[in-house]
Amino acid sequence: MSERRPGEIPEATVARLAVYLRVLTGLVDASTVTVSSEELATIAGVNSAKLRKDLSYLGSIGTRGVGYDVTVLREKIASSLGLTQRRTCVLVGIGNLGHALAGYSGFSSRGFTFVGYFDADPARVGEPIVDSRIRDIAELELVVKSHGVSIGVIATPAEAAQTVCERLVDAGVTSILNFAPSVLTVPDNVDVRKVDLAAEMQILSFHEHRKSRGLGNGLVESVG
Amino acid sequence: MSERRPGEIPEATVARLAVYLRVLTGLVDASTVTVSSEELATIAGVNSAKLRKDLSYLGSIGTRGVGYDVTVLREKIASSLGLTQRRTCVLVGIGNLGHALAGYSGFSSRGFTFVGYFDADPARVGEPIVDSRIRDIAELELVVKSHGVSIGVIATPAEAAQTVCERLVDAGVTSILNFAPSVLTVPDNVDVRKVDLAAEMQILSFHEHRKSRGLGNGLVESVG
DNA sequence: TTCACTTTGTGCCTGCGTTCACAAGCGGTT
DNA sequence: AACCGCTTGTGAACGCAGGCACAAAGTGAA
Ligand SMILES: NC(=O)c1ccc[n+]([C@@H]2O[C@H](COP(=O)([O-])OP(=O)(O)OC[C@H]3O[C@@H](n4cnc5c(N)ncnc54)[C@H](O)[C@@H]3O)[C@@H](O)[C@H]2O)c1
Ligand SMILES: NC(=O)c1ccc[n+]([C@@H]2O[C@H](COP(=O)([O-])OP(=O)(O)OC[C@H]3O[C@@H](n4cnc5c(N)ncnc54)[C@H](O)[C@@H]3O)[C@@H](O)[C@H]2O)c1
Repeated sequence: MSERRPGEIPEATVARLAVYLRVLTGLVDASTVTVSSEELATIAGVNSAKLRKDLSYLGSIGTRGVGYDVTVLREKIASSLGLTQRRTCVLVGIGNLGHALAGYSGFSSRGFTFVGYFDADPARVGEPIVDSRIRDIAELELVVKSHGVSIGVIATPAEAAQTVCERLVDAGVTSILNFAPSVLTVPDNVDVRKVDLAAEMQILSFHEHRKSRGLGNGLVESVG
Repeated sequence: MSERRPGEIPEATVARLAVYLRVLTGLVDASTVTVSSEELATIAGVNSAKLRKDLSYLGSIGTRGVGYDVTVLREKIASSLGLTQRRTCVLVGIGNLGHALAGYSGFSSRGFTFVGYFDADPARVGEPIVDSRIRDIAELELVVKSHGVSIGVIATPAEAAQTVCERLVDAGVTSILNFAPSVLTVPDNVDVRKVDLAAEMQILSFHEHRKSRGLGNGLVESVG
């Protein structure tokens, strides 16, 4: 019951693999050949035992007494994350944030290709963006189906997010990255990740509050 | 040893409180008076038992047989997150992403006031932004100290992030939100949260990969 | 081959987070 | 006042994640 099937990688590990991948790419650029778990862990800001356990889910990649071959490890992580094939994506809601995302080169360099930028505002449709033009949201299904798009990014206002999400899912998208502050309801086979910036700020606010409460005295605020 | 001091709220709970707060604000706007844990949990997309346990860390707020008073609960969560006082913030790196963040009204409406927008590029300094102007990074310490800034947001390229971070910390900032894909090293008393969009995409990619592997047959890829 | 040294891969323990399930408590009704 | 139905707050059980510590496995030298 506690056995983990080979190929089963814990969610927390997957999130860190992306970090290791970035660090390793930096090491490749610096022509580093091998790296120990201790070194890699320090750069990535994690515990070395945790790093080794993370990597062990990908198989036995390291060499005892030596460390990991940087190139081999990088390839192994990339393939585990499914990054050996480029992923096609669409971006919906080309406002303030959408423009910033569209202009970000980091997605393309990491294997993500945006094949369509959509907006509902007629005033925006047709406007040039990157090496393309903003399309009418009406064309969404067509583009998604013809390109076999797998990831949809939502950067519309919260009110529109659920509707856009449903159109994406109906068209065949099975992964969604949501920037709108709203909870999306999706079928089981669809993955959603949200980026909630206001929530991030509020979490920081909580810790600020906590720190400042501790300064004056040793007491905690009592209810009443 | 397993007792949790009153006022001690688990990290996972804090993250969800921000979500509940947003939902509750929506309910207040819709003039809803009371809400049960079941209803609130459904809207927030979580399990109702988890929601009740989360709220129980704030004290006994609900009324058995009835539910929670929407206004009271909202206030209680806001105060727990330290949102009764406005938090002053600075934004460093006014490029692509920085402009989007600066133009976002959601921060101000949730209690965060940006008192300075900084960039190192002389060509950008002086440019109007929101109701202010982009300042030279040289003025960072002055502004942080004079306003008692508590949260610093970094939207510079990765190479500059650690340096900017150190300047923020030295000036007195104790919470940092980092958009650059880099690991920041900070003293113990400083909190860092990172928003790694490329990593989010890669996590989705992993799940896409996983789903497509499962389609063809029941086997898992074996290590060659 | 044997030995000394290095670093991986992992068994085991501990602690956090999630979920179930139910006693306790409250409002409304008779 | 006594009862009923509803909902909260939480004890207890469970599963996931983190980290220590060490045996296993490799390299290189003698
Ligand atoms: N800008 C930020 O820094 C920031 C930060 C945090 C969260 N967000 C969230 O991200 C989302 C976008 O923010 P923004 O600042 O870019 O807003 P925005 O208003 O500038 O842009 C939203 C865009 O979505 C388009 N749109 C509206 N309904 C649509 C629909 N049904 N289909 C397609 N497009 C539609 C609008 O025409 C507009 O161009 C919002 O939900 C916001 O809360 C933004
Ligand atoms: N744009 C996006 O959608 C996006 C997405 C994911 C991650 N990011 C990350 O966010 C960061 C910013 O992205 P961007 O697209 O806005 O880049 P950008 O190049 O458009 O902007 C970076 C800005 O930082 C300024 N800067 C550089 N060094 C500085 C310093 N030492 N002090 C102050 N300012 C300095 C530059 O002058 C520039 O204006 C990058 O690290 C990027 O990887 C951006």
